[in-house]
Amino acid sequence: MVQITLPDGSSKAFAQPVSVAEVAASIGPGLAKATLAGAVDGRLVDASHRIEQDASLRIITARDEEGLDLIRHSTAHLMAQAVKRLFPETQVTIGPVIENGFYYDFARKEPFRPEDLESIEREMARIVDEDLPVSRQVMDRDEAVAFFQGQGEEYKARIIADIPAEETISLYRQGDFIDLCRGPHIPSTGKLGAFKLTKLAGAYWRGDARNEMLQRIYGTAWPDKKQLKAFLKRLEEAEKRDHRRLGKQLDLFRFQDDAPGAVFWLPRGWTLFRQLIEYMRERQDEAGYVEVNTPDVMDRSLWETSGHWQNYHEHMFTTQTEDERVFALKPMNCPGSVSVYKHGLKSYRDLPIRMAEFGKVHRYEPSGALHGLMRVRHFTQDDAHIYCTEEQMEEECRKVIELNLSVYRDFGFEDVRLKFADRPDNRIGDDATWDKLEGALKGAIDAMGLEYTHNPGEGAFYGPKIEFVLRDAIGRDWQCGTLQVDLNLPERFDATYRTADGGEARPVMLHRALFGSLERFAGILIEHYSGNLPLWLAPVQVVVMNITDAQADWVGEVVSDLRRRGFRVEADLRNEKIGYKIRGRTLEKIPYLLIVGDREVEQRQVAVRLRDGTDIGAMDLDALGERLSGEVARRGPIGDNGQR
RNA sequence: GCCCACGUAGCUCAGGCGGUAGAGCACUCCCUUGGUAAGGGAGAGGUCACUGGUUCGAGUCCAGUCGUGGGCACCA
Repeated sequence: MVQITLPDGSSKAFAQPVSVAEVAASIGPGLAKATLAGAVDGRLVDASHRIEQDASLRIITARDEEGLDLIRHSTAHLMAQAVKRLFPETQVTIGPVIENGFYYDFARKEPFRPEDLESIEREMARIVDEDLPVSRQVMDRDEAVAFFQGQGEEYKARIIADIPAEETISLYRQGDFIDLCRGPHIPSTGKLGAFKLTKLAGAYWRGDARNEMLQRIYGTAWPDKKQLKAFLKRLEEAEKRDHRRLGKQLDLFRFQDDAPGAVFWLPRGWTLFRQLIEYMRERQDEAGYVEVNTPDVMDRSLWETSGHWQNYHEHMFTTQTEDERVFALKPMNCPGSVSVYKHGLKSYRDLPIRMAEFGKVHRYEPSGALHGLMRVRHFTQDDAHIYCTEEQMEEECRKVIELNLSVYRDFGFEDVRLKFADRPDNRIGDDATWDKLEGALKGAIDAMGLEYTHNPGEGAFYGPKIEFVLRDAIGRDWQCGTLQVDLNLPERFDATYRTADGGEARPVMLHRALFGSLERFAGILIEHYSGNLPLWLAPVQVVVMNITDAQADWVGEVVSDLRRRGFRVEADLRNEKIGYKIRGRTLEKIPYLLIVGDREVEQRQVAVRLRDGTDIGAMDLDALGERLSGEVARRGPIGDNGQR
């Protein structure tokens, strides 16, 4: 007698051991058909799994999260089978589930062509039509190794060698295709169908660049065609907010072949960039920072002192002058900052010193890493270094965290996560010091009652760090800010301060950035807002347009008046119809369009239209100025109507 | 850096088997002075990424270089 308890609390008794599929069938034919697998006492198993003793059972269908993963995993197998049918000389390796889909890595001399994806998809569809049953089989280790070697599947044999001895080795067969897999899988290939192969890529065996490169095929899979279509639609939408595309469309910035990884900021983009700096300056002034500026090019010896020359030489741009001196372009601002700190004696009375710098750093990033504004070789950091005593450290950390979160909120990022990375194996400094540093960082987070995730061993060799991760409007995460404690540089540069009793001590050095890279942050903002930058950031805030030449003078007056009030305003006096001008400026995502005809001239007013098409009627310049000022001051996640 | 793909006007893109380039938008000029997402006409604009090769002849074929895209690796 086997007693099966179902999620609703009801239970069913069976005279003999019973499979998941049989239980499902006993409940109803619809469920039987939908069954993909089961969770027996919480453990995922195949639908064919026989339950020998009393257990709780949850039947997994496409509606469950596990069901979706199962579909994706089985679709990866389906693809591997299709590939083996079409290209028998290919070896299979691994094929895991990833966000929204799956991939499978293949080893094959000839690379796949993009056209091959279509034929593989067709073959996959054929196998789905064949509705091949999928069956599980357990093999002992040696037998399995011999089996895969016999099939010419060397990679599979290597994978088996890595499976811990106590784990059973299971194989899944569907028709002529047998793959090593932990499972579970769907009961037959006919359960699949809503998939699409999306991209072709190279990938190193076991993710190690020293290994040979395999060929990866990515795909997406869903319970039904409707969800597949919806996903593809979402991809398209995401593409529309790509900052590279919007950067071109809105004339914000451009790249040029002879300056790879370097941004040419156009007037409108630079206006956005300037807003970021001016805003940060304001916030830092309020928060008691001083600002400095240090050289871009400094002698090799300085980089030897900082340790960059030894450790990061291959990522640094260097220059040699006629007198044979070797200089490097700064890859980080901290050595410059410490140099400023060291200028003149410092007393404990001077601390903390919060020293900010909008420094442009230059890093020779690998060519394959470059990506629009998100990963460049030359970028500006909103960097700051805080020199303080050990006692001040926790308080200073707290202030940094507070400032960061408040700044992110102003840019419309409410969802910010903290990651705390502590001591790595390879580190400098003794454990007592690390205890103190980690304690201060964690103490600051705890004192503020914030949640954080823990990244054990992920800290820098010179100190622990906190990372700030922002979630944008479409749910993507961006790591922007960092707060790091540094034991290394004060030591290397022999930075000191005079203590109260006349002795000398080492200051603690905190590195912090909020935006990280301003270039990248600008890119994130463009995508976050889909180009519809809120009023305070919009490069051009207002365009004033006339209906006929007769209103040109009033347009001119309106423009100068609003500029006097501090807004970024342009006139559009072109000899075009008003509909044409509105369309053009709307596509430029200008927040406020002011339309001026004879009526408005007479009343000394402007007719106001928002970029989302809302017509908010005519008003005079005082009323408009007030509205604009309010919206600018509010910052934050602002919709087109100025509503939060 | 590695794998695959791509590089034609400011932008988006056409250019079957090799015969020295084409559209739409944008731009300039003319007509039009029109009230909330494209009025009409004319014109100008390209060393087809670069270098070399094959060929009587190369955007078109081949090789290399540079750049871009998607991944992988990297991201102090």
